[in-house]
Amino acid sequence: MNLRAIKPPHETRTRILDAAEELFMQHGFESTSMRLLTAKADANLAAVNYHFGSKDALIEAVFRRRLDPMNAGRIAELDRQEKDAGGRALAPEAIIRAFVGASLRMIEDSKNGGRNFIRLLGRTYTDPQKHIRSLIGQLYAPAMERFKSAFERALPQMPRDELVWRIHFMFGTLAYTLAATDTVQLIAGCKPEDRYDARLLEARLTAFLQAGLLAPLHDAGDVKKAA
Amino acid sequence: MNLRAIKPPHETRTRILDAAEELFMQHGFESTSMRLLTAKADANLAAVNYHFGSKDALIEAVFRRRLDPMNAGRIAELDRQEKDAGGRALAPEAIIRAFVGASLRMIEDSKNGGRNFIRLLGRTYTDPQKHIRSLIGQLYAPAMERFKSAFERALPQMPRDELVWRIHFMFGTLAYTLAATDTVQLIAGCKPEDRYDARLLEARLTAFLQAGLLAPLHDAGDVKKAA
DNA sequence: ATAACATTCAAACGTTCGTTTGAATCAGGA
DNA sequence: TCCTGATTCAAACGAACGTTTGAATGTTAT
Repeated sequence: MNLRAIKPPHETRTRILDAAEELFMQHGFESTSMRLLTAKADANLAAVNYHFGSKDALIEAVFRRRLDPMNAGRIAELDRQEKDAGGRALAPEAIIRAFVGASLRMIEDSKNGGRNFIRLLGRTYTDPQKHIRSLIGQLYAPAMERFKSAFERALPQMPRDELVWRIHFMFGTLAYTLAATDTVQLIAGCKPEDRYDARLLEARLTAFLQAGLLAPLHDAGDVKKAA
Repeated sequence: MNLRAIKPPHETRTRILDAAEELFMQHGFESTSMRLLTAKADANLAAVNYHFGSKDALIEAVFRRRLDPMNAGRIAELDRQEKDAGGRALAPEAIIRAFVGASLRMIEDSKNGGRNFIRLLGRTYTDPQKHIRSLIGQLYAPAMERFKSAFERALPQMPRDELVWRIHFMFGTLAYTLAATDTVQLIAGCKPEDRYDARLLEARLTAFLQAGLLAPLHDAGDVKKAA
């Protein structure tokens, strides 16, 4: 008898990845046990070790599945726009939208899998475990390098170290905004729209980030003299 | 024989809080075992349950010890400045500095305890465990309310929902910046200054946040028509 | 049909976890 | 000094953890 017929049509590997994505987001890596995870995926307890090797390898697979295509898409989008511009430097706003848009588009995923992943990703940037942070950093490195050089060309007059920090700030704003869906309720005092309006959020985020990126240079002279 | 003489002079409670602060920052809550923690604190395994009741209660105590005075100081600073201004609305930059300064001053703590705590705090805003996030939210609520109303007075012309989001963005930028000390190295490609220069960082952060807060309003009309 | 391989399954492995226990040791006042 | 309450200590508790095992079952090609 074939019991698979009553299971979701996905392969076991995919069902495990989907369950892991949701549970890692809800409870974190450590608090998500293999027993809970495999039960949700309708798989045997040993299935994770069979298909992925270990829990850590599963974590890596969860990120690679979505992050690799997402960052490849970001780079392709930047390449396309620069080609359209005939090799001239892009406007800062266009670069920001290319970066932010890739994340926000995934939020609108109908099956909520992308939304879960984005929230998970947003908080994993600051995961306590060093090997997890370095995994994320490694997966982001190519896209990060590409965007950094795009910003450098767009803002040739900005000091390099200042630019690095402002990219850092922008990255943080995005990460936190995606990860913390409830803190905004704390500020507002009541819950906002039930569902994120991704388009409106993109407009708000882009306006904020662009202004921050192009902020007048602070007077570092004062600071250094005071020290 | 009194062995306490060779231990650090602090009370056991304080030694446990110090050890917890550092280990929670390094490894997270789940990955920090009571055995490792009590060993580092030079205390017996049962000491945490005796002095705090449970591991969760210890976590709460770690946050209350620093966060309550820090936010009280923020509110007092705002009160003082408004009194000096004769009740007139403060400049946005002054409000931002009052908020950011409290965190950055703790980074300069000589014994690194404050630095550890700030990094721990920055990542706990997005902790997967809901009861931990709500604890943080609860500890922040009074200060958050106070700053929100200060911003509302400083920017009476800004739509309330837009202001809420921009405060959210600012909060996120600060939280991420404090939590992620290594991502900036990823962007830069090499490690920046070995030690954070808190003054310089404050100048950079304030310039970025102020520009974002005061950014021109995005054209939300376009967005809503397109939807 | 049969051999070869892939996957699933129930059960158990050894380890580590947070917490509890009850006795031992400390401190300070009567 | 003795009593009382606070604190420390070694030891153990049951539960939950990630992983491994070897047999059972499923699939595919010859």
